[in-house]
Amino acid sequence: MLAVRFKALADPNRLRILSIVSSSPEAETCVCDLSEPLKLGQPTVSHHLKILVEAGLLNREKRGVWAYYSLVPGALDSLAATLVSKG
Amino acid sequence: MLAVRFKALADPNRLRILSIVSSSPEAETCVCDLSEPLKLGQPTVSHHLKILVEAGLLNREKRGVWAYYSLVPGALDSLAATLVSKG
DNA sequence: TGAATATATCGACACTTGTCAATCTCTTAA
DNA sequence: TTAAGAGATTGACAAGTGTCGATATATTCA
Repeated sequence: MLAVRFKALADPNRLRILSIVSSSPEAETCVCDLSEPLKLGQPTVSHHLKILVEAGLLNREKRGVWAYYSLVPGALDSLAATLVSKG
Repeated sequence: MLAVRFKALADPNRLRILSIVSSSPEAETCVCDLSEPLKLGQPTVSHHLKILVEAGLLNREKRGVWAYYSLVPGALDSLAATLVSKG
């Protein structure tokens, strides 16, 4: 549902996660890179990441012990397109 | 704040309000036009409209006894632009 | 195998949100 | 001035959300 994706964006910390992920080298980030700049505990960061993944905005790839998150290509653009078409 | 605007979009009924408003003749709607299609009580519709107005997405204009709501020109587009620039 | 480490999940808590019924406010008409 | 009607506000309540501490899972290394 469309509202689910907007709900995923409706939190300042999750918007910041998207910014950090997209601007990081290789455009991917692990949980450990997020906990400190967000000033949130590790379980909370995991929780936000899960919401973004389930909304189809982030990909999760596990390599070894680490989990790397990256933007789903085109996801934000298609969401933006639904906004423009409404106006 | 950016999250406030996405929060305004993070509800199915509010997305439907935007659709109805933008597609109605003159692109404006009064509360009485919304209550029935949304199957919501009048106070609930007023509540959702207030959230959309405070998010800067809808204009409210009172003419006589009725209140007419219309899209704020460019608001959805500029919000869409913030999404595209993140990717 | 066992220890160490990164991440996920669980349980709990305060806070927020969507909804409704009741009430209030404001405008028009008599 | 009073009555009627549109819409806003208030109060209440169930459901959802963000956060944390504790625990579980999974992977690497000795």
